[in-house]
Amino acid sequence: MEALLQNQVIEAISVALGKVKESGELSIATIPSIFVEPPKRPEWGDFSSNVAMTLASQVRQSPLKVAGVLATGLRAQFPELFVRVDVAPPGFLNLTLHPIRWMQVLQTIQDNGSSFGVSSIGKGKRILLEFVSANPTGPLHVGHGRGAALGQAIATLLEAVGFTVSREYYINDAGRQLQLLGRSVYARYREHCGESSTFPEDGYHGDYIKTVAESVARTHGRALLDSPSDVAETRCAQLASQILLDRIKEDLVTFGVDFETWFSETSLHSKGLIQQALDELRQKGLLTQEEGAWWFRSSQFGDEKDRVVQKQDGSYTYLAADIAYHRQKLERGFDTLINIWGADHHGYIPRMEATVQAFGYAKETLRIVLVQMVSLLRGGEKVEMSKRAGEFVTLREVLEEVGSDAAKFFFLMRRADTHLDFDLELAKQQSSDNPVYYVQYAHARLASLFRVAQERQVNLPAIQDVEQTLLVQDEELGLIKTLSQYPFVVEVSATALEPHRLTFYLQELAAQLHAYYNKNRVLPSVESVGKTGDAGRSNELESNGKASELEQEHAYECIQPALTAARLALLRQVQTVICNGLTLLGISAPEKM
RNA sequence: GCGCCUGUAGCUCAGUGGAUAGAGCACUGGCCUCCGGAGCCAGGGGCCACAGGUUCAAAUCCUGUCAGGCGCACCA
Repeated sequence: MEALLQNQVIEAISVALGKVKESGELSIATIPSIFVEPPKRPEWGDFSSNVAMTLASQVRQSPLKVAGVLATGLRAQFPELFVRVDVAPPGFLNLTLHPIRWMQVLQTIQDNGSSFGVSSIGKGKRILLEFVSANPTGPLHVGHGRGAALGQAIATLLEAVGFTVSREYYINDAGRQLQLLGRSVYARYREHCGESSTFPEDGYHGDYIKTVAESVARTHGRALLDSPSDVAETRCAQLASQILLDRIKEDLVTFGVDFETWFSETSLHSKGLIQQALDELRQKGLLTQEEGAWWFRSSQFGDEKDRVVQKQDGSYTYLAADIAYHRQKLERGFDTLINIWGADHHGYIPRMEATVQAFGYAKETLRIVLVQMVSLLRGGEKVEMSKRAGEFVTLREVLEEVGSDAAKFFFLMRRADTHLDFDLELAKQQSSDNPVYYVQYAHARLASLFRVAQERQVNLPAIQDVEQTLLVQDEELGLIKTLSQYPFVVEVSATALEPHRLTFYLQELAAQLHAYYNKNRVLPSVESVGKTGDAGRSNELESNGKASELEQEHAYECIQPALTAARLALLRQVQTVICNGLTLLGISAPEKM
């Protein structure tokens, strides 16, 4: 695989460099670290290195001269590895491998199968990933959907590169929002029972509140009317949040997003963890009392000012609960905490970073991914939403309309910190305009090819059993090189917490596949199946050199079994990588569409 | 006023300090006797917001300006 090829190239450069240093041809004091990367243009070769340019000032020679010396060394010392070593201004070293070297990529993919792309760079380090964490005061909307898709994809990616990830949902089941929910539901409940009611001014207006109130009425009859209103409201809050949380859980299951733990804010209060956390801060001298309130001295850790954690009336602020929650997370022994937050919470980051440091952990222990807003469009027209008036499109509605595969792909198509336009019509569309179908179709198309092959009694060969020298077209090498990038893409997507890199990669791979498949015949046509046999095969091997010309002119008649076999084996690996990539994103790789 | 994020093709956006900045959509014109046309090929489109700086090399890093979004509670 490429990591291997890439390392071989780096090793070769390093050897050549050492030799030049030894001979004194260039006066190199320290050998710099060497990087190679695939160049932007294929005609520049398979790998390029900027080592000559970084070395130039040190050895007081022009970059071109340095590159020239290295090129000569590489040509002489590694003739079996490189077919070409070029120097390009301003001092690039462009390296082209013998095509056959690339074939080991296909072998690696076949050997690893569904685990091609996984690695162990995470070294089993434990990560707690907290995401969604929507208040149980209403259904999930599209914004939560984006957070859910992103969190799930990040978790899967991190696991693929060797981290141990625990997914957690923090339930804000204490505090004012919940009180407000209780009052809203109680008002609707009274209405439902035919009693007078005053709906709270800043209450929740959505229709779902009525549904929840009716549900309460079904299970409790008119019993709550006998209680004092504050008791009834508290009861309503409990019942409603449970009903809504159950619904959130259902939606997440439908969406294919799962959590190991559901962490309740209430449990922080009931176990005295908030007081414990504040006591610890007090001991460290990070808590001061002023104007009757207790302040966390977060400004000592870069926050712009100190923050109140316990109010004059003795009650805790939301921050106090979050401090206790994050202390609790840290004490569970995770190496890194990752939080996925809506971008409107960004002002909160400095105080949480301060919290982590206050408890003696490095700032980098906490990583926060901000997710920007989603604008919902329908055929290019913006769908207006107002959470205040309860008019918003729920995640469930979106899933019912476009399906969870399309929803996930759209949510993961953009970098998290940019606004996302989500066009419902486009997501539903079954055409090339729709990137989800484009990628899935590539997979299904190959599955179909293999089905047809089987129907026609054409074997699906293993890569080691085919004539790999037949796969030397530019498009074939291009596909293989793209395949070889896959583990690297997975690694970067995971460590940068940026799944969109993988969606872009998959679109690119699908495009290459479609282009190749459109141009090149793989299976013999039905009529010719009977005619070609073992005789045809030996014949073909002798006239290897002319095969590509022939196949252009008489693609359907002249495709030889050895070429069919080689292409099938190649395409099998393409299918594996598409499948692996989609799976990491939580999207299905259909056999048929 | 202060802070964070974002300014790249008509639109939506990719872009790891490297060479001639890319893709999709839209637009124009082609390609199905055949493995799935849910596809492919070709074309036009750019002062990478602007101005400085660092560097052999800047869309990318730094500073400033402008524009848009968001946030600045003893709310959650």
